[in-house]
Amino acid sequence: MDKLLKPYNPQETEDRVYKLWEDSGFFNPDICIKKGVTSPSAEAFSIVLPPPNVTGTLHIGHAMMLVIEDIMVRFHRMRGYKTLWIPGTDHAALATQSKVEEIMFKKDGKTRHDFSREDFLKEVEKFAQEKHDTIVGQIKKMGSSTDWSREAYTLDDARNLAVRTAFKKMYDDKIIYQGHRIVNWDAKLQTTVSDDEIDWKEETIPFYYLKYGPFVIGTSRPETKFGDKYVVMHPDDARYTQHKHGDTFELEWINGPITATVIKDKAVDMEFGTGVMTITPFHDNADFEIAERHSLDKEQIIDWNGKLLPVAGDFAGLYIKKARPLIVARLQEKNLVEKVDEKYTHNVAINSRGGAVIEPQIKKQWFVSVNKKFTLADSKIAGIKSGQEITLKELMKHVVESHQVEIIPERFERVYYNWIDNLRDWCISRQIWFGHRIPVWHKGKELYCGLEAPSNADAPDGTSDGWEQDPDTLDTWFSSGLWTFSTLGWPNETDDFKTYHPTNVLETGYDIIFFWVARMILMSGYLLGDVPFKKVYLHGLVLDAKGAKMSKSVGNIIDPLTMIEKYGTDATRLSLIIGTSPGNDSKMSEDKIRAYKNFANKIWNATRFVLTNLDGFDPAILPELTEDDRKDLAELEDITKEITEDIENYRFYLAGEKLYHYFWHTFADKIIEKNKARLSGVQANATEKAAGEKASAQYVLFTILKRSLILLHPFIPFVTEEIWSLMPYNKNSLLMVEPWPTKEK
RNA sequence: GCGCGAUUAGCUCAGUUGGUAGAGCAGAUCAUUUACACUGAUAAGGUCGGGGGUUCGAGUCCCUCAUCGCGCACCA
Repeated sequence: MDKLLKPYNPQETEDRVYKLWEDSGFFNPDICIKKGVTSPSAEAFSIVLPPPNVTGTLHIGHAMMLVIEDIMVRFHRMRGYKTLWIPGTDHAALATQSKVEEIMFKKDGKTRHDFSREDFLKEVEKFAQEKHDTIVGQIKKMGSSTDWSREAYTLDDARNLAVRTAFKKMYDDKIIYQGHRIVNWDAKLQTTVSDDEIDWKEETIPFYYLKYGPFVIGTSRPETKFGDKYVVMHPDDARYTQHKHGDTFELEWINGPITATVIKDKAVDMEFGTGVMTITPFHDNADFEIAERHSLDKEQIIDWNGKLLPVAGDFAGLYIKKARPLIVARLQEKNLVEKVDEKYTHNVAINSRGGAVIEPQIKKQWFVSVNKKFTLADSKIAGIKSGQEITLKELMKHVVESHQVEIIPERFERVYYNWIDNLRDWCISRQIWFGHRIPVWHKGKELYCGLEAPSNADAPDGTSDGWEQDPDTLDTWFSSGLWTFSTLGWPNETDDFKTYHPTNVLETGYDIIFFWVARMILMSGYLLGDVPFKKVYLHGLVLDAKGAKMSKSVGNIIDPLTMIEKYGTDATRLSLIIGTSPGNDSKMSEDKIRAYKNFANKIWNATRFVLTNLDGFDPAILPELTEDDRKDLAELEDITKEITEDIENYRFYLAGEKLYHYFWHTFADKIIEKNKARLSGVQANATEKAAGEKASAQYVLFTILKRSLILLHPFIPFVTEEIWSLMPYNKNSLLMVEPWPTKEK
């Protein structure tokens, strides 16, 4: 009780309280049942933590995610649900590997090729482990009530089994196939990346009009033109009706005479340039498709390191960037340049993980087909029958359209459909070492896909019989896509899986809807014939006070740990909830956090006042209440109902604000103030009446304080739990498992 | 090009099914041996981006324009 005499000190409270929660075991629903806190027959409420990448530390956006999820989890736990929140981390394949390579290169000037695959992976794993430990510490600092006994990692053994199982099923169904297709090639990292991993950067460069036989063609990339022997125009273009599809003609080109063929294709934009172009099918997706339609040759011009191949003649072996001005000079010498447009603005593709320019290349890769029909053997999805034929694209669209997966806010459904409609087959193989190895083995032209290697691993000599595993690893999102059920023990039919899947809510940032949300729907739909979650709650970005994106280079980062040190976790949590709404970006400032620190102290002081005025109070006796008392208590019931509904309907920002306002400006400013006189007995003349007034005042204040602590707990768990431990008449229990004061629906 | 969002008090934002505008912060004035200065009280502050429409009634629904921001696609 002496503790209350000083201002609230989050620094000496929070770690101790978290330890108390952890030791209680109540983060684990099994223990809640065992200890009688949760009924064995209670309904389940489960969410997965979007696993943070083991590439760095948590930022303020992660902090927001943890707060929103913790509010949902604590609320449901208090309401008596069998509540499970599984934590974990993501190996983030390419992001982590490129980070380690970057550090290695800066430190020792080494690349991964200076190591064996095994030794390099040891380095990456060491790095990942360090980051993992930091991240876990940060998650705890935020007060997250995650069940650590079930912690998972996207690259651990259990998840690897899930990945191999998923891959094999898709392979057997021919949903996964190997094909020569245009991929996004990063010559620096020597790997493919998916369409979603690309950033587009605007660039202004010259645009050249080149004489190509009787035509003039436009190009911004003269260095790719060596092998261009097809000239393409729109079949309806009146300017070129004298040229027929299939006509051939001789022309003088960069390195001498060549024979060109006329191709008519509707993909050509008549309005752009001269309406005529040559194509480079090996290094451009649109050109590739034209070549496919007309069965044209495809020749590689640029090699895997970004250098020109022998087809470039004198320019062979040069990096394209160096070659470009030289080639332009050659073209000018040969009088092949009709004109140059100096300022042409276009977008360049950049790998978002590492920054190198993407060169489209044709490469044999593993793909997930989104348009191939397969039979969904066992469907739990309404509107799709077991045994029905369907494509992944249709499946992904159906569950959202039929609202079996509901997205909050709703407008993101359109964003989701837009992405689905543009979706192409998903390139899942990566030429990097860190990640899940593809469970396919090669022996000459033979191919084997299985959960284990085809060779007898127990053979006495221990040697393989010529089978070699595919060297590639999987896109990190392949394993993330399984997260809602791989964390529950799938492919084993565990109790956890039966109890907690599908999960109730997926809470994540809207920037990750394609990478992750869509892939989870894909994987769950295909492998389980079910949805991975019933609701998707999308939060926005956390921007700085001026509305700018936080970034290290700009130096406007607000680090959650620093804020926690200065103002406490509760204050940081409230500032991340109030004034933010789903799907919208929000602004964060230190002032805002400071304001909520004051709120924590306000609760502390109000408690001090109430508890120091409880002499002679017996909570078991219901005193005679005045009409005013009854009004105050009725208002408490109203606010309880409102807060409950707000949380149920994902309006956390409203609930937080209402509680803040109610506690401070109704309870503290009005109700406490008007009861002060009654407590000291100055209002009544008769002693007997004074005693009655005092008992009523005590009852009202104690009741409201106690209830407020319960309602506030999901938002600011530390200060409320700490005060709860100081409250008389309710020893032996933690606030985190105190029943929520409304009836189950 | 296709799509989405925002525009409400000086600043940041609420306003959940249409019923004569609401909070925090900042600023103003006052209070001070108070549970709490990490305080309280009071007052001030808005033609809800412009225009049009539906309606008895619009910040809220519809159309249109403007400005800012974002996503997707991407053409040689």
